[in-house]
Amino acid sequence: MTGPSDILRELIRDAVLELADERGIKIEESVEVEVERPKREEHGDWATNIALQYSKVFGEKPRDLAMGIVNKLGSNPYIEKAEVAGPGFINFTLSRKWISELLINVIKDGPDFGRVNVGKGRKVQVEFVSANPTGPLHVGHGRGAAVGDVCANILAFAGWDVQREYYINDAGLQIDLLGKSTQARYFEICGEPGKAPFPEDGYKGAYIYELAQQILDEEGNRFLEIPPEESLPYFKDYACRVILEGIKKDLADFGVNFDMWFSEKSLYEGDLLQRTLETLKSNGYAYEADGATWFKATAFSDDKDRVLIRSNGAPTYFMSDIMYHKNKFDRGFDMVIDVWGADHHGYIPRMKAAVQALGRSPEDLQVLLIQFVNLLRGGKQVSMSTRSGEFVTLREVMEEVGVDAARYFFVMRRSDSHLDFDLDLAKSSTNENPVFYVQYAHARIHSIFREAKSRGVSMPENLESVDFSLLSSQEEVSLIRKIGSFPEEMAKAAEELAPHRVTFYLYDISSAFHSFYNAHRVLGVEPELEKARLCLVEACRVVIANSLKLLGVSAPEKM
RNA sequence: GCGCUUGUAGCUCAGUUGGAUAGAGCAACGGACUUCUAAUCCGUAGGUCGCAGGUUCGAAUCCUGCCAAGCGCGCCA
Repeated sequence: MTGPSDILRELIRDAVLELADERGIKIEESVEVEVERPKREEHGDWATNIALQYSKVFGEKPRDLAMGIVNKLGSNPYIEKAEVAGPGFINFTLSRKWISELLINVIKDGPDFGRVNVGKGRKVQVEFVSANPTGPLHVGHGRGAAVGDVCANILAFAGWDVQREYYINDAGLQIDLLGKSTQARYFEICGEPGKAPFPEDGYKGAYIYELAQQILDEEGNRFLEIPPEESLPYFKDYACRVILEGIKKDLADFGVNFDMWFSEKSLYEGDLLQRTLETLKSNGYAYEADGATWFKATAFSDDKDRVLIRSNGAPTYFMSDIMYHKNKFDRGFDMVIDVWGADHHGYIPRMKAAVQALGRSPEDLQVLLIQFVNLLRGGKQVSMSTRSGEFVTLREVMEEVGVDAARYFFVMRRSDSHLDFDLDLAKSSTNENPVFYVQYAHARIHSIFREAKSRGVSMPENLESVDFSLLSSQEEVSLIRKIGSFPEEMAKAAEELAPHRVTFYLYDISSAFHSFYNAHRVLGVEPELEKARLCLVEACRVVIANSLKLLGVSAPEKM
């Protein structure tokens, strides 16, 4: 896309080259011009530090060089002025032409405003939540769900072809343990607890009793008649299926929908295991020793090699993961994103090594770490312990604070830093709650249009005829700049896989709107000014609505 | 022992491909509604960016060392 920053970059580059040529100074054709948005309002719309970087090459003081560059700048309809400031920055202020084009574009593009094609249609898979189907989702999974989902939204908005996937760990010991736990509770309810003892590390949550009771209701006590080993598969399948259904329901109600539910079991149905091992061996990263098959992790600066196939013939979890990732890449994804709990961070180098061993770049796998959530109620930490089965479920949080607040809170911090989730705050409808703050801004704009309608005023039909130069107050200029930065902010969020940027952006633009709203009236002012302001708040509404959409948070018209 | 992450205002956090006077919110204090929603706004106050060196025109940002917190290092999953 060609935005003002690209135009500026080119203009500045030409000026620098011309100046260098004139002075007989040799510099590279590919001058790297950096333009950035200044932190301070009075420094204009864009700034460059080019004169500071090149002052040595030119043998001139930065300020003098900056002056020279400014004098060489060709005129451009989008630039109102360029001035030298501070130690040698060049600050640019954009013209009215730019402002009116911006606002007209926002209004015309509506829900599509801000789409940038940095993904260029490449395929990316976001795999997230992927909780073992051994119990209901808890708050930690909720954060992973929100972060993964919003990331997927942002990537799609930035031009990637996105697929959402949930990896079901339906093989292995945990499912075994789940089956045994359910079975033991079943016998316990039947009054024969001796038939199968509750496993030492079994799942102790109350939901296991509920599962056992359901089985008893549906099947009666017929399992008392047969040996526990024979009925175990039934308990495993039943428990796993019902819990997974619950998880799917929770996620759907949370606004998270997956394109693919991928079963771990299915990895072993074909010859993937053999093919993966062959790939690794032919690339020189797998070998046999001590009766086991090893991964040559030391080739990737791990401190020792890792087992793939145990001497008893069973593949390790690491092997499963390698197979799974080979499968992902074989499905044609250009990039694969795994969303993991932060306690798995030590596993990243190994997984990246495996990706390289499969012949891919380590950059093709991105891992997003989700730090723990610290729930607060009444200013005190809500104690949680998975072991004892005492944890707060995602459903409880959703029901207590609502989906909007829950999603917003889960993504409002960098995902790799601890999150304090204040339940009371999320529920409150006061100025302390950021969710209400941003939703309120949206509702207020709708309220303006409702009032406008009752006065018989509506948006101007011919946007080109609106005089946007009337929007010249400090509040209006700030708001326009904020609206203009939406595409690049979203592009940044996509590039950094940083959903929290969206919440910060939303807060900023809402704040700019509220300031504007308190300082100026939209309706009842001069007709020309009223037209321009209606366009301004409509553009603002579009951008707020688009941001909320990315977060999966509703944009209420009335509050 | 090795490794990863974090350390910014009283609290919760942005900012980290080096840039101008380090920014928000909450809490504190003082103000603003006869008007399109006061669920809002405006102002005041609050900082040796963990500590110490280094690199340079310039460091919260890069390098080294140290301190503190959390986590990870299995032929477990």
